[in-house]
Amino acid sequence: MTASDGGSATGGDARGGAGGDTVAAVVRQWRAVHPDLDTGPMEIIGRINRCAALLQQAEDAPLRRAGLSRAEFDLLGALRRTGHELTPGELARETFSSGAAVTKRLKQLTERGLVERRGDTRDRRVAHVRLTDAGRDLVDGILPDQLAYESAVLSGVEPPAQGELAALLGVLLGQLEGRLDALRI
Amino acid sequence: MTASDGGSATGGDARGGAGGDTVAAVVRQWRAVHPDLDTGPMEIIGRINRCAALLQQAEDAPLRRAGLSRAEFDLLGALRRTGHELTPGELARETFSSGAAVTKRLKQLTERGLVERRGDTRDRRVAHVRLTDAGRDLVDGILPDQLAYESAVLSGVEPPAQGELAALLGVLLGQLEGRLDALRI
DNA sequence: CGGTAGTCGTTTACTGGTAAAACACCTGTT
DNA sequence: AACAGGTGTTTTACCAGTAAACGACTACCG
Repeated sequence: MTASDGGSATGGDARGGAGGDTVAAVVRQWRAVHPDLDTGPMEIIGRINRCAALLQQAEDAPLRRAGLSRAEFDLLGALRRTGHELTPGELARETFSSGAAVTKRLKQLTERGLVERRGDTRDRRVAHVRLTDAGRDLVDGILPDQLAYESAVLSGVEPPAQGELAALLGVLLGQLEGRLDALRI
Repeated sequence: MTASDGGSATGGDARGGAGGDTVAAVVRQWRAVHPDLDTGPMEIIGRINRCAALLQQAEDAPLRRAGLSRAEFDLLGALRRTGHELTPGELARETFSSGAAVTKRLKQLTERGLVERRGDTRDRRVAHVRLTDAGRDLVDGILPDQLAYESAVLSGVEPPAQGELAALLGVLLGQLEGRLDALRI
C-alpha cells in the first residue's frame, strides 16, 4: 500500500462524514453512478487496503524510536522467533520479500552490529545469519512496546469484536494463501 | 509494507501448514519464545498487512489487461464516481497519495488520452482534470470485470461471513481514520 | 573426470513512490 | 501600488523495492 501502497480499487475519500468510514462513502458514490453493480467486494478489499495503508503510515512509533523500519524489524523478528540461524533465502521467504531486498537489509543491519553472518562450511554459496546479542536485546526490548502500541491502535474496537475480526481475517487469509495462485490467470 | 507493502510487525512464515494461515504460525512461534506477551494485536494487524500484500501481489488481472496500475485506476475511478472535474489537489486527497504522485500519473494518463486538463479561468494556479470519453469508457468497461475478479478472490469466504468481515473492518477503519492522528506521538 | 544444469546470493538497471524546494499565482494589508 | 504570506502544482533529489542478469558454486550424469 503499501503498501504502499496506496489506495485500492475502491479508492478513497477524504471526507469522513457521519455515515461511516471513507470506504463507505466511496461505495455510495459508485452505487449512485452504477446502481446495477455489486459493490460488496469493495467493502472488504477496499477496507483492507485502506487499513493497511493507514497502519503503514502511522509507522509504528516504537520502531521509529529504535531507528528501524518495519521491514528491518520483520527480518530481525524472523531470526528471533525461529530461534536459530537462517540463510538469506530463508529470510526472504520468511519475510515475503525478494532476495535482493534481504541482501540490502542485511548489509545495513550487519553494519549496525545487529546481525552476523557466517559462511556454510559445506556449501560455500550459502551464508548463515544470526542475531548478535545487541540484535536480540533490541528485538526483545521493542516487541512489548510494539505490541502495546498495536493494542492501542486497535483499542477502538471492542475485545469480542477483535476476536471475531481476527478469526474472519484468518479465514480469508487462509483462502488467499491457498488458492490465490489459481486466480493469477 | 507499501503497500507494498511488504510484511508486518508479525512478519510472515512461508509454511502453510494444517494449523491455519501463515500469521497463525508466526504467532505460535512468538508465543513459544515469549509466552508472557499478548500477541492478540498481531493476529489482526499482521493479517491485514498480509492480506493487503497478497491482494496487491495478485495485481488484479482485469486492470493489468487494460495496462493500468491500481493507482492509475484509483485516479480514474475518483473522477468517474464523483462525476465531475477535480483538481490535482483534490485527486491527491481522494486517492490518499502525494501531490507529486498525482502529477506523474496525470502526465501519463493525459498522454494516453484518458484524461484532459483545463486551466481555471479565475485562479491560474489550479487545473481541472476530467475524464475523456475514452477514459470514461475504459473505467466503465473495467469496473464490472474488476468487481467480478474481487468477488472471485473472496469466494472462499461464505457470504454471511463476508458481511460480518466488512462490518468489522468498517468499525476498525472508522476508528483508525478518526483517531489515528492522536497516536502519532 | 568433465560438462551441463540448477541453486544461492549479490549486483545492476529500473520503477514508482515521497518530502522538500521551487515556482506561479492569489489575497489581504498598509 | 507594493509587499508579505499563503496556496496549488510541479520539479528535484532521493529511497526502497523488484526483476533480471550475473558470478560462484554444487550436484548430477554420462
